[in-house]
Amino acid sequence: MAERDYNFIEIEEKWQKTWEEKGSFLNKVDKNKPKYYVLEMFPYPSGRIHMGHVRNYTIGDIVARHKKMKGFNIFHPMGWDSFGLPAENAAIKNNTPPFKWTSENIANMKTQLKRLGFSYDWTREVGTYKPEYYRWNQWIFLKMLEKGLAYKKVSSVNWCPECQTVLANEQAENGVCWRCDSEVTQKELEQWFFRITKYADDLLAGHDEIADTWPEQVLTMQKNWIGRSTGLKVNFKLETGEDFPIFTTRPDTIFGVTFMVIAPEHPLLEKISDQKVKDFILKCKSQSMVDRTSEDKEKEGIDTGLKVINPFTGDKVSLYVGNFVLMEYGTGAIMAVPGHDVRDFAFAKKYGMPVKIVIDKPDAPLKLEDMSEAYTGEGVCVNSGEFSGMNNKEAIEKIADYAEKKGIGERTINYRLRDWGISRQRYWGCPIPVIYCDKCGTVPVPEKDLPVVLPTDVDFRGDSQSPLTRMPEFTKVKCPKCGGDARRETDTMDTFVDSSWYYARYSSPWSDKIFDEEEVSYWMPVDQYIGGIEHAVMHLLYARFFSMVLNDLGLLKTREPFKKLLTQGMVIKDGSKMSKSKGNVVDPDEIIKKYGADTVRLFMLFASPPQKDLDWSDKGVEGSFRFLNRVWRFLQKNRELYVAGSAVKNDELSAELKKLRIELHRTIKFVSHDIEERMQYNTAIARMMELTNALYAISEDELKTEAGKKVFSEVVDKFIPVMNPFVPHFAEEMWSDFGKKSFLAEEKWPEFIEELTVRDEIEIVFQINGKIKAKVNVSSDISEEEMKKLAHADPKMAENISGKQIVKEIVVPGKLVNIVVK
RNA sequence: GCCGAAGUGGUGAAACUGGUAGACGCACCGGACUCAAAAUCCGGCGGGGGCAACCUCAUGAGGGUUCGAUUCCCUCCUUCGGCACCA
Repeated sequence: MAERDYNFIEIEEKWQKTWEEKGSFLNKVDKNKPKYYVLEMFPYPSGRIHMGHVRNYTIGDIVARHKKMKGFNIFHPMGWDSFGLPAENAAIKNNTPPFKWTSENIANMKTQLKRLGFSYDWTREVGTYKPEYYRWNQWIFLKMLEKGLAYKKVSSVNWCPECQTVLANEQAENGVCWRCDSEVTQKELEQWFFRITKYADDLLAGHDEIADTWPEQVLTMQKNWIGRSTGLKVNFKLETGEDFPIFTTRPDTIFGVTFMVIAPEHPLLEKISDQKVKDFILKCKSQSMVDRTSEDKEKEGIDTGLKVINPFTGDKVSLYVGNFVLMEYGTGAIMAVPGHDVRDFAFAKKYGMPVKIVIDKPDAPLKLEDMSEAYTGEGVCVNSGEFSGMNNKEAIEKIADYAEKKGIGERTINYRLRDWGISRQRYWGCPIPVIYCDKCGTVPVPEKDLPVVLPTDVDFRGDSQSPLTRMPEFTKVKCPKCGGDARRETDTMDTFVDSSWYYARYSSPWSDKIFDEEEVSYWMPVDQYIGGIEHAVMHLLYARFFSMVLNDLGLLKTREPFKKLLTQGMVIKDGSKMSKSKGNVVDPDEIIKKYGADTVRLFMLFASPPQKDLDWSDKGVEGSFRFLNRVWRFLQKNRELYVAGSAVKNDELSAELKKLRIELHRTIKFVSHDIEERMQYNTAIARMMELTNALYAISEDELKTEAGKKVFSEVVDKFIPVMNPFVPHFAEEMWSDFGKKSFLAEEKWPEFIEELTVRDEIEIVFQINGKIKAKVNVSSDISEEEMKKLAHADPKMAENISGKQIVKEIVVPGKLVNIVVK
């Protein structure tokens, strides 16, 4: 029989078609099997898939295919995060309606994904831009409204006075409008919020459940993002007698307050008539939040002329407006203790405010005139009335006790986390289902009227105004309560809402309820979630929040949506992220055309471990292609040697064949370990390459013996299934080429024999004081005593020991002997 | 600035729990095959020194802990991700 070439185009088309026809990847509820839900973050349909997607989905596919071979009932869906800004930008630029643009992109990208051979159940596909999906966004919104989890308040947005439009942060970079370069200002608007802060403690407590299965860095980032701190709310008073509460985590420094600072947005400031102060407030409001709070920007402030009274000391101090104080955090005002806070110190120096020491170092007392920076360490309270002499840690509690007893303050818990603003003054998103009536106020759209359908026939007129605002057929409605004329909300939802619950909708995208009870309770939660590290905080926190809300509504059985999380690194080329502007984008389709999907998949996994960034290299891809050809040629060349169902006996093997067999079983063991325990696919592939090198090293004569044929046949039976999750088309083709009737997609993961994973001989090293002096080959079952004996007998070692005193001898079994001498 | 990571040969990386630094691949060099080239197969490949056995230096920089540190601790440098309206 003639040897065949590795014709990947033909092979990949053939198997993709076969899998589809056989329905190999349809996911069905089967309560007799353990389920496994593999999910990759769904893409935004920008038009073409990029290498980052290929990497993400290849990792997911290897998990899905491997777990399936291990006997799990797999759930592996895919869909589209299909609302968002880019569709509107495209609409403005090309005058293409977002719906059309998005639908076409989805069709293209789906074809691209199919070409990569991913094992998705496409009958579960969701698209967040479809009314049958987003109606449930609206439904959840109504439930949240009922439970008081959705509410409206005034909040500011980036505003371009020239374009008369709201800008996203990325459209307002460096404080100028992306379209007209005008200075961006802030504008206050009434907006909808989700009360995620109510779930702050739940979100923190939930971390316990996923502590061992999520990357620690993600948990840390979320913890810091939520930023729970216990402190004291202290009721300062204005000179006029008005209450002026502030929040502090450092009540031990309260005797050191020399001034107060208030946020520019604080309502108290509305009464101020001083023009200079008014101008300053306007200036602050036009600064972006990043600018205001970043440490490298100068802290700025201005005296309001108001005075505040410290309830502990009775001192009267000045009240400043400061750009670095945020209305969203605490009470929107702070007490300034320049002696013991870095930022307050800098501010005090700039504006000539006094500094007071209230915590001192017992061993090296502070001197006011020598202080060049705030002292933020621990110490003993001084100048602090009855609390003087106390350790400051103790004083924190004592001062809080005192404040509570006297009614001038109370212990409170404060969060850095802010409520989630979901209103977007944009067209391409899910309409917020409320109606405004002059008589009845804000009226929720009744459930029976859902979905509020987003009109798709729209005119963008080349500007970034939401077309919804000029569509009376959308905005003019009757009030559901009184039947009078009313106006529909034209704001749409943040797209993070869409992606906060899609993982559960996959279970039953066809359902006319939010979820099909049986499907969702069987498949949820996600067992393995995979996506970029850039989502560590926002998306993953919002999704957890939604999952908890849905759990409280009785719609999901678990609180945590993602049992295990893998955060993958970016795909880099020539040292930076692939992007159009840098011109370093590699199109997956071109590479597939040249080398095939299996090579692309293999390279994506081989070039770097999943968590790390991956450097794209054209030469490296060729290496992966070369490896597949090498395996292909070896198997083709020796195809005639294959004997189906032959059983190998170890004692009939030559030393060379036995060694090869051990390498085979070691390969299965290590690849299994790398996939299951470590999710480190680059080393798994390296193992497979080593086995291939060992196959080439065996002599032809040896392979042609009866025993050789049996070992070769075992290699075929076990190695091809091992390759399957990585290069599924290649593996299926080989499998059928060796006369197998089954599909690898339905096959079991091969087993290894533990005794056959131990090499007969191992190399150990001898050290003197931790420096290697000799390496020797020994039998792998050597005892510690024998190792020690051999170390002493070694001439090189003896030379280094002689005339010296042995202090210690360390034996690490199977590794080394270290003799410490003096 | 704040929060979170990463830094190892010419290069992508490996070393899993503190125990042989550089597995596997790329590039490069040499050999075989060929009229020749490509492909393929075989071999070499961190730096410095030595004819050689071998010696010595080396995991961003500097210190520390340890018999032994890429791995743990401290300080610093550089790069990357996130910072609430990109997704």
